[in-house]
Amino acid sequence: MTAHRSTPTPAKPTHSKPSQAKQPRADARRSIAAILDAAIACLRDDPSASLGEIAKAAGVGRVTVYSHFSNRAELLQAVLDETMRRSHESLEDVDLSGAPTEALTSLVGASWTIVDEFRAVLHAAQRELPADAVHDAHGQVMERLRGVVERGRSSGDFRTDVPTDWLVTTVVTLVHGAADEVRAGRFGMDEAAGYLTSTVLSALAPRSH
Amino acid sequence: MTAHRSTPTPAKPTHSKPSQAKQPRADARRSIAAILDAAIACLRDDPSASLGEIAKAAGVGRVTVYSHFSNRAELLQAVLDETMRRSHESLEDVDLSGAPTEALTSLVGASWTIVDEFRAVLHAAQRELPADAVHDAHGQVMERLRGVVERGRSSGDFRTDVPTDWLVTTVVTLVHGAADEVRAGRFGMDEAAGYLTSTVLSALAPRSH
DNA sequence: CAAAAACCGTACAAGCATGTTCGAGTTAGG
DNA sequence: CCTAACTCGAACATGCTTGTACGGTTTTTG
Repeated sequence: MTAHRSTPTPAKPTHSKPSQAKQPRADARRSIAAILDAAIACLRDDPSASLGEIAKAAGVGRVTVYSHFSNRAELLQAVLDETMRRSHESLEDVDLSGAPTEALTSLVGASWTIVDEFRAVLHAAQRELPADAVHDAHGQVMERLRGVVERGRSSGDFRTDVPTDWLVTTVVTLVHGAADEVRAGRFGMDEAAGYLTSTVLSALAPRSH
Repeated sequence: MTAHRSTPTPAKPTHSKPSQAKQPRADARRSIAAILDAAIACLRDDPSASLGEIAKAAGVGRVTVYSHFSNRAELLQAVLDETMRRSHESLEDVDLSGAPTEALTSLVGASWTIVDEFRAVLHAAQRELPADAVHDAHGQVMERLRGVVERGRSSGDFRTDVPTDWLVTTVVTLVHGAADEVRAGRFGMDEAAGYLTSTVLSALAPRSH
């Protein structure tokens, strides 16, 4: 039984504090990173990819995976955490202070690159992990979107004849659908991005009728 | 090797023609129908449900399944065909001759009941069947939707600043998303139906700006 | 440079899903 | 009623995946 790191987050060995938790060795950190990357890539293609496939894609032995993650479930949890971390990293720089329509456009545009991998991982985790862990993750990421939507409703930029939850769902659904189309090769990425923002704004616009 | 019916469609023994293809016996037809129903129900909950589960849910032995479908793939194909048949049956009565917005509303409303089972089956088949069979099915069902959308673009009821394909995708995506929400229990069925049609119409409306 | 840490491949046990075979029981239908 | 069709359960072979164990080799790191 070697060290099992269920929290691979301490990626910064910046000589911070003399905490008693010793850093794993350099090659171990490299392996973990490779496994996580490979897992995300594999699960994107096949949500039920085997540990063997992931190990091979990562360029490590299958046993090595078990030396870092005792379970498949634990690996999945780590992958979920890592994906969440990347999402936050990508989205925290987005400026949401402008007009709601601007903010929404920015947010959708920034979500664009991460939504497909996030969704694939989420989908893979959803069937093998306790539901609460998944739900926490999802809710946390959607918080910002929800804030923008609520602000737009107050300012009169977005419609109020349907609930906020519905609007949030609409945006997320459209982003997912657009990602699917691009992945299927039916639309180019830039092309779809333009259509998507335009469609989202129309869907959230107040009923002119 | 018993009779393998890859086309379970002749469900009507209406003394039609003295074709040389003899009808399977009554209990066989009953079993096939039970298996198909159970398969649809099981795959809706778990896209990778095992043959054993399906057989148990159908109330037949596992071997019986193999006496009607030589493969898992063949069963999946039959399930896909059956689901398609039901979809057509539900949609062929929808009147699309009115105004495009009316027609779209009717179509979305009628799709509502079948879309979740159809999608689950499609999703299950997508990973185990040749891509062309799946694509044919999907395209055939979307034909009517596409017609309505094109008509609405010509009449000026729907926007033309994005491609027809994109609008079709948008509608399908929103319907799927709404079905998910209902399935997850976050919205009631009637409630979601209203929000859905409202959102779809907004998304397809011409840019007033 | 040497010890500790991490790596590798192979092998093994258990579990599950897919197909197949067999023999015996049950049911439909002429 | 009697035969052919159908169903059933159990058993077996196969292959894939998970998780564990062992011994040998490479890489860090102090």
